[in-house]
Amino acid sequence: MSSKQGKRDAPVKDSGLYKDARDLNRAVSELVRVYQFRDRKSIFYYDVSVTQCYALSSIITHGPMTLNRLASELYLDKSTASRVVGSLVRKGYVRRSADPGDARALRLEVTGKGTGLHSKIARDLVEEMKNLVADYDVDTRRATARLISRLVQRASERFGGNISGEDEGT
Amino acid sequence: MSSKQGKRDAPVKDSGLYKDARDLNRAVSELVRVYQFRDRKSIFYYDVSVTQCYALSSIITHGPMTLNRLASELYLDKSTASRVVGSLVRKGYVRRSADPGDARALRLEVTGKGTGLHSKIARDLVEEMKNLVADYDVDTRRATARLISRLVQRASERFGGNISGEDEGT
DNA sequence: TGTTGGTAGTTGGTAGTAGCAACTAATAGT
DNA sequence: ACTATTAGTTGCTACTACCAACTACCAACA
Repeated sequence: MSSKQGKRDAPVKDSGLYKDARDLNRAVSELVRVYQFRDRKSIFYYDVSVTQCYALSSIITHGPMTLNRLASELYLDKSTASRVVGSLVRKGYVRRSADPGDARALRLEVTGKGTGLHSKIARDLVEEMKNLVADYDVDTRRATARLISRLVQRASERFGGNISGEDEGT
Repeated sequence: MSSKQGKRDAPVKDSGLYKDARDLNRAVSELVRVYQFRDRKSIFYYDVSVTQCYALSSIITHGPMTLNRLASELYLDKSTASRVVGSLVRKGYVRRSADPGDARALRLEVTGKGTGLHSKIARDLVEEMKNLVADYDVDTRRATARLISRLVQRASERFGGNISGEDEGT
């Protein structure tokens, strides 16, 4: 990427910013739509719903955690998280035990079965993504991932991150 | 995901692609989550749900359309689309009339009220996005939008685009 | 010790999302 | 006219997601 700083002093009305924000908003909206759809198709194929899969993924990525932590991780209300976990427990993908340090809290752990299912799904999704970007050149691939991650970072700081209590101000 | 990879059975030319695809997949997943959350918060504030807003947006962007077309545009089953439109009609944001050319088909049109609501919501969302990317430099902003659009384009061609036929114009 | 305030998680209630299948009505093909 | 197809609706089921009310536990302190 060329990194020029030429346009530093923006005019009073930043019409460029507005337009960029609008384009970005539209692009992200569409991405959300099409990816939700893809996820529904790919994941429902297996034994779990999209949200359930995200929950599984989150617990695997971050290790055993409490329910509130999971809810915050998924930007969900704890009641919703509770039900999602309920489904996963019923299906045998997650184990719900008492936290050793705090009898109120849960320790959510993915079972072996859960890990297995998740790797199968993840393999599928990554495979799909591979097909999608196979003929991007390497720089474009990396740049896309980097920019999206950056946007996620910002977005979660701005209007996510902290649903119930937890605050990790960097 | 899998803790160790890049072992003997992975083709050499593939290993970078695999990693990129995995990163991209994760980034997109997170973007989807955080944006769904943002949308729920921002849009529910008004009188419509997220999907209802997308439907409104789609009809505004593409002009009056049939229900099947809308369903395809939103990657939804026609039954779901039918109910979403039902809500919008009930609330007075969309008008459902018979298609002049085909008495089976509907002509879905956004009412003035609908247009008004949509511009208010869109203004909010774009404003939010502006805050998010205001201190990106211009190149980064544009590059992000461009890369995401490109990804959407690909994705919708690959696993979305035409649920019921390619669009043949009006 | 017992009360009180706060936190973790569950459950009830309501509304919306979403797909499949079965249905009606109109259209097109023969 | 008869049939197959297409557009859209409705019944059904399950899940998502919120708020609010609830139980259970923890911590502090009087």
